[in-house]
Parts: sequence; structure tokens; C-alpha cells
Amino acid sequence: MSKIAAAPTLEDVAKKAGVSTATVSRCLNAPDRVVAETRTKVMAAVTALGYTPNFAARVMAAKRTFTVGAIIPTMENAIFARGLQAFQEELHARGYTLLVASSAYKPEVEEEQIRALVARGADGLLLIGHDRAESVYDYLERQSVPTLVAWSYQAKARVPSIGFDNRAAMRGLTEAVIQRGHTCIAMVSGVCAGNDRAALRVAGWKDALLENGLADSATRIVETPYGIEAGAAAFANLMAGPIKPTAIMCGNDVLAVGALQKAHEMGMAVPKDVAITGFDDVELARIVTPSLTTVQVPHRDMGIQAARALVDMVENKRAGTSVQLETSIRFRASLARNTQ
Amino acid sequence: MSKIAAAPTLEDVAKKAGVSTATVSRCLNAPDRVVAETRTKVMAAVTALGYTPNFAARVMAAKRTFTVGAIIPTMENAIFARGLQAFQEELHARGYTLLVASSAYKPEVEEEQIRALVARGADGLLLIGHDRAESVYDYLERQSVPTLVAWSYQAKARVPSIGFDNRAAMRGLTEAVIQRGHTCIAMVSGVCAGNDRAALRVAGWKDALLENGLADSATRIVETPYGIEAGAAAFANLMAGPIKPTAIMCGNDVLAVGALQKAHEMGMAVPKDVAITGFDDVELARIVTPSLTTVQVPHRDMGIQAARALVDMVENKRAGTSVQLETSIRFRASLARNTQ
DNA sequence: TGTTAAAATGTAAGCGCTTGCATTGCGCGT
DNA sequence: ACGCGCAATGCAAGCGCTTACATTTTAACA
Repeated sequence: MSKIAAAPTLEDVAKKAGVSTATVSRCLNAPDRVVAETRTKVMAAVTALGYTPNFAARVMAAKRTFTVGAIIPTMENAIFARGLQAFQEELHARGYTLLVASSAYKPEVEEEQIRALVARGADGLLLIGHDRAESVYDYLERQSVPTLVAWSYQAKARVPSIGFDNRAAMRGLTEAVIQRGHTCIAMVSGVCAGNDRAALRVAGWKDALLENGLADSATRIVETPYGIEAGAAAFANLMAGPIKPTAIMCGNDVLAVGALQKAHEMGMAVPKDVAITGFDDVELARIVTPSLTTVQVPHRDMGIQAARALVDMVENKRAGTSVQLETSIRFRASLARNTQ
Repeated sequence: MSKIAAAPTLEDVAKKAGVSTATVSRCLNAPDRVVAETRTKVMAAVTALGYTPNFAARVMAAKRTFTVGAIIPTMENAIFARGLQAFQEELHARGYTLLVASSAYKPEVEEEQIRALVARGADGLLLIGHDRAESVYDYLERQSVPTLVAWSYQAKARVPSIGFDNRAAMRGLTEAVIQRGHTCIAMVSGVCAGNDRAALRVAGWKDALLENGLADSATRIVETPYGIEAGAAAFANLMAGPIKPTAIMCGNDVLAVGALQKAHEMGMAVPKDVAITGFDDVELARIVTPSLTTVQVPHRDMGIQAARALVDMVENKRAGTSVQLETSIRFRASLARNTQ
């Protein structure tokens, strides 16, 4: 008659190995503080019982989880995947586990996720972008959870960040478009509220337009939620007016792909009839036809540096310093070499 | 002089509200067991202190986490994203949190992740596909963690599954290709070891070939890791021989997109020179040019049903029953309507 | 061989919460 | 006005682990 087999505990292992629970614990966490012979006995008991330490108990006792949390706006598309992958690999190499949650671009969901991750004892947190309620930062401070921002660099922000200058990057790309002879340059932006990346990209686009005397272009902007369909709709919207832009710059690659699709559907040739650009350089940008001119972001490098910085903040209780990374433009088929 | 503000605990709240910790706990977990006046006091204290319950402590005491874990082979591409999204939405609606980990298609990583999730107290687990070491199932049984498999349906398997018949689906698609007049039909498969979906898709492809007297085609198969590049290389590989297949069927859409790219690069027209098919019907399949003929999988439905089934298993300690879902073929441009 | 310090191990006090059970307080019937 | 039953609250025992401190063992030295 087998009794209900509750998962074995440290104590079970200790009993089986004929030692104290403290010794078993040390065996697992600091093997060199235990003599080889004992260690062997204990390990045998662990294996025999199929013991797995209870994480919650360990956390409670040790007040460390070796877990860091990341909250990203979306998992549906690959924008954050590559960087996050690198982040998690680097974390893993340093003995940390990554927990990921997604906020669906909703501030209130993000806040909920932050609390969930903190409650779960995350030793540190990675957030995307700076733009969120001050109260969130207050909370994080009170809970003293080291926090780092990625995908956006802002020197004077409340928490350190590892990222790039979204504004300058977008300005650079816009200048390139202008150089190609375009004068009517519209923009499809993601939702800017609560999203500094989106807002800064719009700002960069405007910067370039104004500097080049294209102020009238600067009103031709549509803001739309994230998604291919949304990008398509926005494109149609911009093309509906009497004056059709000759270039459509999108706040991210996903929107740009939508625009590309819609252009195709509407029988407009890209880049002949209209040039289209994206931002992020996700894998998709190379795959679509025509391939997409976009801003290349150092995803992996960002992920790795973020991991290092965050672990440093966690382990040495240091404040953490911001790092600005460089972006570059990837010229591809969706923007003509020369319009004129 | 402010002392180091440790995060507030239940006791702090209790003290501030002038009640016992038990009352505060009940306020949070069973508000109706506490009289309104007290509840107000307690809630005020909670807010004032910015209290967040310590999850680990709660888990230890209650032995329930209201968390379920899912381990998917990859996050890099969208194959599992849609289904997982639905899974998590349904879970959320039922008061559960989803923790996701990815195994990079490596069995040993998967096992590690399973242990990590179990140690973290996951009340239930969602795994992709049935094919893994028996010892893993032994472990799960001993820890008595309800487990469900998705993306593959196998009635006689050790744990219940919500999925579809990969073999029959692939056979159906292959038959459609044969009907189009193709006789030299090669396959690019994902790695089959430890991946029943991949293996079953290959089996389905072979079934159709053999039934239609195309046995010689059945040797024209390349197995390759997951990824667009890998798909491209596999395509080139298959086209390198003296006899060029007129149709290339891929084990998933990502490989198919790679094949598509390579065909383009090699100057082969799709579907005129070579037809290409995928499997999964991810968003990408509609976006590439030409769009991809593929097997549509009921991602969202699968996710929702999986969530319901798993929660049922967790809450009612029921064994859980398997459900088979239907797939259908999405005919698109990459497979000619009629070759002859 | 006796001392003593260092190494190995054991003891037991929590970590912050939930919950069974004991206690208190209240409204009601008589 | 009294006792009853039930609702509201408090008390305190863990949950499984880590770790400071106490104790025992070992080994090294005179």
C-alpha cells in the first residue's frame, strides 16, 4: 500500500543520508564546505529520492532568488525576441534565471506584471523604455528592486538605461530619405503615450523635416496600435488624401510590413511609387518583398550588456550606469537609391 | 533619519491597522469573511504602506501558486506565440499566471526548465509534444504536478494532450500536392529526435507518397534545425542533385520561408519552377511573396482548451482527457492551382 | 601524547504567510 | 435580562529552507 507520495523534502534527504538538514543544504549550496564522503552519501540520497529543492522555501530563507524579471510590450512579434534571447543567455551564464512577462503595450498591465514579478522575488527587473508613472519607480525604490531600462537611452532618467538614441536614429534615417529627393514624407507611428521609443522616433522625424524646410510634411502622421493590419490601415489612410506622400516612414518594422502589404494590394510599386522604411531590423525586414530599409539596432549587444549591468546592480548594490549604443541604417530595396 | 526601509510585511500592515495578521490575510484572500469596517481600515494600511504580499511566503503556507508553467521549444519565432497568447488569456481569466520558458529544442534544457518551474511551485505544466524521456514523466508524477501536452494529439500517451493529428494533416497536404501533378516531392523536416510533431509530419508525407506509388520520392528528405537560414540551406541541398524535385514540402513555415528565399536567390520561380509548402500557418506565411500554402492549425482554440483542461486538472485533481482538434489546408500562391 | 585551532557537522531560530481552532462579541428568541 | 448560535477575530502552528552559532571531530604541533 503506497501512501500519497508528497514531494521529498530536505529533511527526508537528511534522514536517508543520516546527516542533519544543514549538511544537506550545504551540500547543495556550498559543496566545498562538506567533506567528500558525506557529500557522496547525501548526493546518493538526493538521487534516490528524486529530490528537488522547494524554491519558495529557499527564497524565503535566503532572500535571494537568482531570478530576474523582464517585462516586454509584446511577445507576438520578434522585436524584442533577439535582444531578450541574448539577455537570457548572458543571465544564464551568470547563474540567473529569466522570467518574462508581456504587457500588451498597456501601462496598467505592465504595472500588474511588475508587482507580480517583485512579489515573486525577482532580484532585478528589466523594463522597456522610460515612460511610465512615477509611482511605479517609487514602488520599485521602496521594494529596493534594482531596475534597468533597455531599448531606449536617456541619460537623465530616474533609472539607468542601456539603449540607443531613438530620436537621433530616426532623424538620420529621415535625412537619408530626404537626400533621396523625397519632399512629401509621411509617418506611421506606434502609439506614443507611455512609449518613449515611439515618441522619440516621431520627434526625430520632425527634427529632420524642419531642418530641411519640409515643415508641411510634419503634419502627415498617423498614430496606430502595433500590428501588421494596423500598419496596412494606416498606410491606406495616408494615401487617401489628395496629396499622396512619396515616402512613408514607419515607427517599426511591423508597421512597415503592413504598409508594404497594403501598397502591394493597392497596386502601388515600392519603391517606385512610394518608398517605405521601418525601424528595428527584425528578421522579417529581410524577408519581405521588397526588403525593407530600416534602422539596425544592436539587439544582442544590448541584451548582453543589460544582463551584465543588471547582475552588477543586484550583486554589488551599485546604482548602475547608463550606456548608449550605436545604431546604423540598413539600406534595402524599399527605399530607392535615387528617386531623382 | 530614515532607516533602511525593508519591504513592508503582513505584520506591519496588521500593526498599522490595529488587527491581527490573520485578519489582514483574510482581508486579502477572502474579503467577505471580514466585516466592512475592518476591511476599510486594513485596506487603508495596505495602501499607505505600499504593501505587496510576499509570494514565496504565500506559496509556502498555502501550497498553491495559481501559476502554471509552459515550456516551448522556441520563442524566437511565432509558431507558438498565438496559441500561447490565448492560453495565457484564458488562464488569466481564471485567476492564473503563466510562466513561460523556452528549451531551444534541447531535451536537456527542457528538463532543466521543467524542474525550475516545478521548484517554483507551478500548479500545472504545459508541454509541447509527447516525445521525451520517461524519467521526466516519472518525475512529474512523483511531484504530482498535473501536466498537459499541446500541439500534438496522441490518444494513448502517458499524459493527456490537446492537439491535432500531425501525421494525418501532413498526409492530407501531401495528397493535395500529388493531385497537382507533382511526382518528385522532397521534404525539409525539422529535427525529429525528441520532436514527435516533426517525426509525425515526415511519417504523413511518406504515407501519402507510398500510397500513391511515389516511393522513390520518399528518400528525398533533409532534416535540419529550426530557422530560416537552415531552411534555405536545406533547399539548396535538395536542389543540388541531378534530379530536381518539383515540390518541396517543409515541416514548418519557418523552414518554408527559408526555402522560398533560397529559391528566389537561385532564380527559381515559385510555384512555376518549384512548389513550396509549409506547416503551421503563422502570420509570416501570408506575408512572404509568394504567399505560402500551409496547414492551418487552430492555435487560439488549442490554447484556450488547453488552459481550461489544465485548470480543471489542477483544481479537481482530475486526470484530464485528450482532445483532438481539426486542421485545414490553406491554399496560397506557393503551390500552383494546377501544374499540368 | 596533550593542546589547540581549524574543519565538519549539528542545533534551532527564523523568513512571511495561511489556516484550523479557540475566543470574543453580537443579535435574537423567550 | 439571559442564554444561545453564529459571525468576526485572534492565536499559534507550521510550510521547507538557510544560516549564525554551538558543538564535535580532525589534524597539526610541541
